[in-house]
Amino acid sequence: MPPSLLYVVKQVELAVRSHLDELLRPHGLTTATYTALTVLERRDGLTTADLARTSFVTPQAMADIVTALEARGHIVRTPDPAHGRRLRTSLTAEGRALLAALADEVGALEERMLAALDPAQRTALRAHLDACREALS
Amino acid sequence: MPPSLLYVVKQVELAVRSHLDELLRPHGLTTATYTALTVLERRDGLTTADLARTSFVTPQAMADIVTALEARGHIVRTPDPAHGRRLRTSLTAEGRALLAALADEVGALEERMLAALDPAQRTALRAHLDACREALS
DNA sequence: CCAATCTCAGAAGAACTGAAATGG
DNA sequence: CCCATTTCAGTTATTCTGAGATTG
Repeated sequence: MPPSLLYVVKQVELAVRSHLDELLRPHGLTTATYTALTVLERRDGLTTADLARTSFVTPQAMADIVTALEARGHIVRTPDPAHGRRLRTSLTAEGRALLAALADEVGALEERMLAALDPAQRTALRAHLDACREALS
Repeated sequence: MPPSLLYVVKQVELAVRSHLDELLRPHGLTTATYTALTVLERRDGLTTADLARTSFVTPQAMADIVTALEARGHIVRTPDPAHGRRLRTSLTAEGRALLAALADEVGALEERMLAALDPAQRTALRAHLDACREALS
């Protein structure tokens, strides 16, 4: 009996995280903080609560991550003019530079994961995973 | 710019775990303990150290999970006749019954995730994920 | 008054590092 | 002697629950 697709997804993610943690450790990042940075790279100005929802954690847990990134100068938080209470989170130049410095290593990891797949298969994999994510949200 | 496949895999896994945790909580299981049970269902007799390697955690961390499952009667540990130090881990009848009781709910979750994919696409997704897992191990 | 966000404080669960004992 | 497994002990990092303050 083959393992369920639920389990196979988990196995791939575990392997990715294992390699990613090794890759990020020398730069002082964890998978959690790195993921937050990449989300902000694509969606600037999210609040801590917004970021928490993208990662299925509580706002308090994400607040710790955001605080760490802010203390290290990778992000800044500015009041939202439209909502006095909200703090919009943005990458700093240092944060962008850090992501740029990591792009090569992370890209190499992704390429290694996909090495056995041709371009058409990679496109299909992305489409299918997007369909799964959509169906579960 | 589309998100990297590394990130998409992570997002799907986060969504799966979120739903799975909700599903398992009423049964007193976590994703970690449930995963260990499903691994043992397919590969009986693994040691704690073996199980740790399948999940990329330390032997000590897996020992806590195994202890919890043993205390609840879901597994038993028997000395390996060939290696006096090793303790082979196996599901009990209660452990198998618990997995059987969960099979419907977990199957429904997987079906929900795959709802938009036809049989050929599901086969392709599995093959591609297997290729990724293989490439990273 | 209600809903959402943010923050502070305390507590609990989970994993890790280090070390020691056992056995092939 | 070396390596793998198991176990004990202590510690660290992370997340959670709960409460209170602020704002639209």
